[in-house]
Amino acid sequence: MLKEKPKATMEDVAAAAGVSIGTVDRVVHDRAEVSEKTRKKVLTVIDEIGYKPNIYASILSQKRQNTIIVIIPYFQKGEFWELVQTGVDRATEEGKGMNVMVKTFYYNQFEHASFRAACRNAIDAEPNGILIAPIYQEAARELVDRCATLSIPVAYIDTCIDQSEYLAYFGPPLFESGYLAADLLLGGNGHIREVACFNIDRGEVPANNSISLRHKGFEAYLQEHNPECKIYDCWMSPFDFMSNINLFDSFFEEHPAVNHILTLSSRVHLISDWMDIRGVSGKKLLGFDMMSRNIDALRRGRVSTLIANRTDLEAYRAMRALIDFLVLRRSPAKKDNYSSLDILSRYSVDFYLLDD
Amino acid sequence: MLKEKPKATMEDVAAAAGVSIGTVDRVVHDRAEVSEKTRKKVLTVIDEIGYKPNIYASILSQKRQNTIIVIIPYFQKGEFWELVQTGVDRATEEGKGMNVMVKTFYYNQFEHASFRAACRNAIDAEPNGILIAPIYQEAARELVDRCATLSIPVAYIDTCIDQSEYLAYFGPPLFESGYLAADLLLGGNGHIREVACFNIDRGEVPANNSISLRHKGFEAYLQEHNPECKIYDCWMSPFDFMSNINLFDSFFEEHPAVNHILTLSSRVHLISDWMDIRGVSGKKLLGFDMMSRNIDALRRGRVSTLIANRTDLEAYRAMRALIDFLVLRRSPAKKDNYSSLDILSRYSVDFYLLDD
DNA sequence: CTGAAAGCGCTAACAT
DNA sequence: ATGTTAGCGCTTTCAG
Repeated sequence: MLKEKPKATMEDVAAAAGVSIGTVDRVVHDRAEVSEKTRKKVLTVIDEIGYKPNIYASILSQKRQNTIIVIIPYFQKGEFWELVQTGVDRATEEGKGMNVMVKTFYYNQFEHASFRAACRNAIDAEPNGILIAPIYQEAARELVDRCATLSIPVAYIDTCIDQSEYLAYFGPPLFESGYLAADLLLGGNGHIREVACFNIDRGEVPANNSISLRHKGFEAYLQEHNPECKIYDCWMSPFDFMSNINLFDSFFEEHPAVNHILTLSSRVHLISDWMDIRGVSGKKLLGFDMMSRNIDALRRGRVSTLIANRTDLEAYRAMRALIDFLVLRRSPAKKDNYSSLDILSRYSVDFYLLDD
Repeated sequence: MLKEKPKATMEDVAAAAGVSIGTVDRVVHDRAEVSEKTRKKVLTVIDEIGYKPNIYASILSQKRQNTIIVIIPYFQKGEFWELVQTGVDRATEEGKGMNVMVKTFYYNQFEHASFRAACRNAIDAEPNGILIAPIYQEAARELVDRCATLSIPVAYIDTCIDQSEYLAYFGPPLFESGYLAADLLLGGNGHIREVACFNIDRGEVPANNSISLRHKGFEAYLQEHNPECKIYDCWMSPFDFMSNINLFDSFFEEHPAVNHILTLSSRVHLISDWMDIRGVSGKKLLGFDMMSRNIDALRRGRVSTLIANRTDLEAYRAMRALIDFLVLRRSPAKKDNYSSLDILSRYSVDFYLLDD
C-alpha cells in the first residue's frame, strides 16, 4: 500500500524504455514485429514500474467492430431459455459501448435440422465470436471445429462438448446436481424403495446430454446410499398437456406408493400442476431451475425443493468472456465455469432473484 | 432492433440542438446554470435521438480524485470480516482505473471506543464516500447524520441503520434468515421440544443487532410451526477456547436430549470442533456464513446445513454502488439490496465459491 | 449563460 | 522495426 504513484501510462513506459508509445503498444499486444531486444526491454520496464493498461482508454480508442453470434433455442415466455436470453440481452447492452454487436440465431431444440441450419448461418455471417448452447453434440462439434480453424472463439452455455476447442464453458455441474438431487429427495431415509423420475421426451434426438449426466449422478447416489431403491423413468411430452395428465394418472394408479418424485429437466411445474388438478398431496417433489412457474409451485409448497442456478448470470458471463476476449484481449480466468447448485426452499426463494 | 445507428454522441446532440457540446454536458449533469429554454431543447433532443453517454469516455476524461473510506472491524484470517475485505479489495483494484482511492479504517468490534475513533478519523479524512459496517448503531448514526449534512454518500454493509440517510445497504435479510434456519433445523418435525442456540457474547455491547433480528425470525417460525419448542440461549466467548468447551460440556450434560443446535453467528465451527473433540454425533447442527472452517465442518458432515450469502460479493457491490455514484453519477437501482439466502449442503458446497 | 479547446490514455493508420 | 499522429467521446478549464 506504499505506492501512491499516479498510475503508470504507456508514455511512462515508453520514456523509461527509450522507445515510442507505438512500440510499447506493439509489445503489449504483440501486435507487429518488434526486435527481441526492445521487446525484452519494454517488458522489463513494464513490470518494474507496474504498468497496467487503462481499459477505458483502450475501449474508447478501439476502432474494430466485433460481431458475436448467439445460437440458442427459441422459446416461449417462462421457459428455461428465456433466462439465457435475459443474460445475453444484458451483455448486448453493455457491448454497445464497446463496438460489439450481437446477433442471435434461434433454432428449434426438437429439430436437428434446425440446429444445423443455425450453425451454418452463423458461420456464413463471419462472426468474431460465438456463444452456443450445443444441444446436438455432433453438429455442434463440426461448427466448433470450423471455428477453431478460423480462430473464432466459442463459448458454451448449459452444456459443454468434450474434447473440443473452446474459450469457456458456463453451466451447472450436471453429474453433481443429480447427486445432490438424490440426497435432497431421499437423504436420511434409507428405507425408501421407489422413486419416480419424469423427464422430457425428445423423440428422435440422441438422449439429451444434460439430463443423462444428471441421471448418472442420481444413480450414483442411490448406489452408494440407497442401493435397494428403484427408479421408475417416465417420459413427459414437452407440448401435450393432456397426454401428461394421462401419464401421471396411470403411473400413480399403478404405483400409488411412490411418494418421491423428481424431474431432471426444468419442467417440474408439469408435475405440480397435475398434483393441483388431482388434489394429490403428501408426495415429495423435487425439480430444477428457476423459472417462474417452478418458483410458484415451490412457494405454494407443491415442490419441496428446487435446485437452481443463475442461468441468466451464466449467460451474461459467457457473453462477457467473449467480449472481454475480443475487446480487451483478456482470456477468461477459468475455462470451465461451473455454477453453484442453489438449493431453494419456499422460505428462501423470495431472495433468490434480487441481486444481480 | 431496427436501429443500427452508430450511437449518438454529445456532438450529435449539440448539433441537433444548435448548442455547443459544453452546454450539452451541462444539462446532462445539471452541472452549471443553463437557461431553462436551452435545457428543455437539449433534453428533448437527447431522448429523440436516444443519446446515452459513453461511460468509457466519461471515466477517461474525469479529473476529479475520489476517496472512499471503508470502516470495518479488523479480523484474523478466516474470520467473517475477511470476506468483506476480499470484496473491498476487488473494488479497490477496479477503482484505480477511475481515480478512486480507497482507505480502510479498522476498528475493534468488541470496543465501542474503537468504533467511535474510526468514525472520527473517517470524517477528518474528508472522504467523498463511506462504506461502513455499523455495528454500534448510535455512534454510527452520528457519523451518518454528519455525512448527510456534508453530502457524503454512505453505503452500509451487513447491517443497516433504520431511519438514516444512506445511499445503499447490502446485507442478508436477517429476520428471514432466522426463519429459514428454523425450518431447515426443525421443519417437518413437529415433535421436537428443545433446541439449543449458541451465540457470541459481546459483553458490554448493546445486543448485536444482526443476531437479535435473526433470533426474532427463528422465534417467529417456532411460534407458527412448533409452539411447544423451547429455546436454550447460551453465550460463547469469541476468544476463550477452553471456556467454550466447558460451556458445551456442561450444557449437554444438563440437557443430553437436545439434538438440535444452531448458532446465529458465523462461528458454528466452535460447536463442531467440540463435537469432534468429544466424539459427539447424532445431533443436527446448523450455522451461518461461508468461512472456511464452517465449510470444512459441513464437508465432514458435522454441520448439517449452512446458510450463507456471498458476503464478498456484497461488499464488492456496496463499493461499486459508491464508485458508480461518485464517478458515473449513477444512483443504485435499489437502495436495500438483500442478499440471497444460500442453503449449503455437503454435496453442494464445492460449487459455491467458484463463480464470481 | 454559453462556446472553444486542451487533454484523458490508448489504438491504428501512416511515415520513416 | 520503430516513430508520429489523428482521433475515440467526454470533462473541465478559460474566455467571452
